[in-house]
Amino acid sequence: MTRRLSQARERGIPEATVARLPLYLRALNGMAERGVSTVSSEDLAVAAGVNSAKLRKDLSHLGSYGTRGVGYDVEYLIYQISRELGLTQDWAVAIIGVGNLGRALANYGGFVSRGFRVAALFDADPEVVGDHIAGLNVEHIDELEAVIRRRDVSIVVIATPAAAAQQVCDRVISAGVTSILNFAPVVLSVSDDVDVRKVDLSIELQILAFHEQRKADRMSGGPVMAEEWPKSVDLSISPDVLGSLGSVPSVRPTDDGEAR
Amino acid sequence: MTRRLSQARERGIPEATVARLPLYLRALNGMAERGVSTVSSEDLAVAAGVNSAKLRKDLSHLGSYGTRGVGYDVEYLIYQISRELGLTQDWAVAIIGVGNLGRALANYGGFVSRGFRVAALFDADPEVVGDHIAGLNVEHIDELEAVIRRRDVSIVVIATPAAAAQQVCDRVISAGVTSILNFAPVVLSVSDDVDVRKVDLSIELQILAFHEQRKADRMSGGPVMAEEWPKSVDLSISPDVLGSLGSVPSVRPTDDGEAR
DNA sequence: TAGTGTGAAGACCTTCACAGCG
DNA sequence: CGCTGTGAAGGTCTTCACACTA
Repeated sequence: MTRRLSQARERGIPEATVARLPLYLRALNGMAERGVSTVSSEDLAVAAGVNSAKLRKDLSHLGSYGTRGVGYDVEYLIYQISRELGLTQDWAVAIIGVGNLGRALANYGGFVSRGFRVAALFDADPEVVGDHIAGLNVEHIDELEAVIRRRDVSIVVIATPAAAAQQVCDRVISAGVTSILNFAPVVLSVSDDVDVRKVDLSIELQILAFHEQRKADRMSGGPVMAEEWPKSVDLSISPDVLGSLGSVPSVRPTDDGEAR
Repeated sequence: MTRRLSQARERGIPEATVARLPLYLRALNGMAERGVSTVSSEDLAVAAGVNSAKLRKDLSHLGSYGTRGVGYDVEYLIYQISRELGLTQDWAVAIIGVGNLGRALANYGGFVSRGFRVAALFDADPEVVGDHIAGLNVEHIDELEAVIRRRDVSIVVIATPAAAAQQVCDRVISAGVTSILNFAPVVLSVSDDVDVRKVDLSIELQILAFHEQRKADRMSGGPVMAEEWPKSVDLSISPDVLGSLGSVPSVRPTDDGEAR
């Protein structure tokens, strides 16, 4: 049995599983607060919004922490998941770009709790540098490398305008950071020892719009399977197609939805 | 060939493809702005940060819009993708919860462009109701259903504290909304004709922390495959394990990282 | 000839269903 | 008995590699 456990933890928890562990953790914390001490995969799955077989398989990647016929011990699971996610240490986070979004993030409560600590704020605008936000001084971006090293920042949140993001990204990487959460609407190019995760408002909205449109089609149009496009079978783009494109309030202009 | 095209568009573009279309669109818009009129799958793939075979397969789900030996016409592809995503109409979006985050979102530029229009802001706090943000009046949450119907809102952004999110969610659904972008750190439970997408800060950070920890282990510990847990092989949680848990600055307290 | 569109192979993920254990 | 842990089956997504064509 020890055999199987070490095998399980050995190398590599599937990425899909890693992405769900925080959900389980949150659900478990809620239960712990409500005084629940034991939970079945079924109940925990419901609380986390997943299928219970999936939950069991996910947990089995961490080890065999349940008790057959009983369920999982809430506190113990919390500890194991926290440990696996690296939340038993705390991580110094820097936020770069203190515009609307950066400010909101700095003040965001759920940040500070749970193993993350905002350790530095940066901006390029002399107007903002020196401001006091969420108990922190906004530093000038020139200090980036020095401060990151000094305060041992290991995770950086990029909340700059799109145009600045790649440059900022390169600089934090050269300062030794390998984990980046990017709010700017650009694809950052990095070498593959660097982890980038991206949060992108307009992409999420566009995905919703796609499905919303589908639903609308299904209602009115029914399964009509309407004609393909405005008939211009060859590639030449007839002026009126582009015209109709232009007349839509903003199909193309300024994608650079600034992240600040 | 027309046969194949209609088949392709017929039912269902894979979800993974839908999630990437906005990326392609953004890359294409950048190119169009720079005056590029034609692009190969290879170049577009690089710009969007994906593999070119994947890009071609993705685009093939929309139809056969490329020219062999040449590439894709930038403007035409922009039109087709915009159309597929439903961006040739514009969508009225409401933001609920005008705290830090809600404010930042309301002021977020990339929102307004590109087919989305913030049509209403709501909050429960009488203190904020009546405020003027980004050219909009903040309405009281009591007006929710009426205003949503009146202004034909079809996408709702929830930026309330966690505790309020489910209730708000139920109300917007009862008002006929079926597309929700949720920033509150809770799993919303909805019937499956409703699309919910979720943006969750602390989950993203936790995923980064996981990988960061792995990288750190690999460095120092090397491939040591250290001993499992603090030796307590049975489920009984030895007091010192819990003790060490408690001593960590915040492994558990207040997960309710309020979204405002 | 350069580059798309796509079968086929394979990696990854989910779900089922049940053996096996506490 | 009840519930976990997991083989096996079935999906979905990615990637390769090349036939095909403008």
